[in-house]
Amino acid sequence: MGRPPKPLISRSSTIAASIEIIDTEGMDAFSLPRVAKQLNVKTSSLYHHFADRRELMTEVAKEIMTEATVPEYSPGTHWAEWFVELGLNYRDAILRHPNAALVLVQFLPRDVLTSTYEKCARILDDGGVPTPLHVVILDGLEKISLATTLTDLMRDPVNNREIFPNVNEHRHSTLTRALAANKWSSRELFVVTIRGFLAGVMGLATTPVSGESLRDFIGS
Amino acid sequence: MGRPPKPLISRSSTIAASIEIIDTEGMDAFSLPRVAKQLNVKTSSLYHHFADRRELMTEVAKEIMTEATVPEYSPGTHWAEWFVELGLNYRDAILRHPNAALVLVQFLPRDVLTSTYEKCARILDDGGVPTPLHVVILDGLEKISLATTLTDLMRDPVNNREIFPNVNEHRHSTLTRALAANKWSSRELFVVTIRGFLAGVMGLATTPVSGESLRDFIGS
DNA sequence: ATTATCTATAGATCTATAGATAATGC
DNA sequence: ATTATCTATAGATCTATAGATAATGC
Repeated sequence: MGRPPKPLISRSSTIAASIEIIDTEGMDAFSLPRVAKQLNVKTSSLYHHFADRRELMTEVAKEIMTEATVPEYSPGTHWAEWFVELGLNYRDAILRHPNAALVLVQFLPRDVLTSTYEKCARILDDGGVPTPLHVVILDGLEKISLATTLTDLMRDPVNNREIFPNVNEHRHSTLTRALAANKWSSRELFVVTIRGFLAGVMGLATTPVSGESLRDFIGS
Repeated sequence: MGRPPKPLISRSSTIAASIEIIDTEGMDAFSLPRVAKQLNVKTSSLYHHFADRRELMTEVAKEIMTEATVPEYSPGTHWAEWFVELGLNYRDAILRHPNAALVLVQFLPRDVLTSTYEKCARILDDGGVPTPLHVVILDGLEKISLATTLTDLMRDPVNNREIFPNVNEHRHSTLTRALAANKWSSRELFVVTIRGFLAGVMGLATTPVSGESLRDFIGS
């Protein structure tokens, strides 16, 4: 057959096909032969475009993360709301590809997010947040965004709405009451968690949380 | 050969061998043949003790999580500190087996934690935390504990200390300053995050974070 | 009779490379 | 000459089952 008049394969079409397979059939179904089949080409041809499987996975992870938009900052709003929105955007991007969440953990190059973090740090600066708190906030936001999604996934391979499963009314009476009193969905819990976290960290700047100092506690 | 005088294999020894392999050689090295080799038995014999690979993975995940101790509550201390300690225990348990973190996400049955959550809810009750906040707190703590560890792992396959990698002094000047001003290690950041989160969520009970109501924001 | 091992094996993959072939674009 | 595909294939796994065998414990 030889070289075709128009290329059959591109990096971007391969990445897109990979994501489609992962989304619809799950990670277990993903393999280079499967991607090749999707594109109607032979497996070995993919090696012309990607050094190896790992390189493709990395591109998949990058693509998913760059689907999240970094919101514009509109002056006048509280910086914390900008962070809530950013967190929601990442959450949504990950939830669009639930089966790929583990790919992110394994293959996303950490520095993909660096320029976003730079922007975040500037917004904190402009908002008057003390510099020593910046890393706590950026780090915490990243953790909460990723984790929220992962725990949502653990809960719900497909569609289980329960926050905690198998709670027995009698053996877990306090927890049962707590669940009954909860007013928030997963998405709302996410917002509450981020807001709570931001408010609490800001509080640290002024009031220590308890009598003992943080470093004392940690040292123990 | 036939049946041996003393059994060569037990569920617990198989689980322990699995964890050892995962810890020392990573998940890629893990397979039933590899576990069998570790135990000096044949692969097929393992199927006498576990229905399939998945069942073994689930037991591995359970074992790792039950290695975390749930602290005793000593009256007189603030409930928040009990939660910080609980979170640290989970963090430590997961970090003892970094290569297995993804196993937890994939295979840990959610209800393994239910009785711990019941205990948590009681401590919140006794501490006078309003019932509607219980789920937010339990859910948030779980997320932050798991995520912290996963992001620590993403950062540091082996020993990289940097919180954010590849930060360029010129292109990321604000972030560079933020990193310089950060006083906390990963472990300390974890504690600060949990404390901040708890303080902030408690604040929600009394003061709304910003002018608009939470539900309004979420609805948008 | 049941249990816990083994031998043997089916069957299904996967990753990656070497070398042939034909179209492109300079 | 270079590029983008294909054919063919090495080589390494893995998961899981069927059936043989010998010790156990009732």
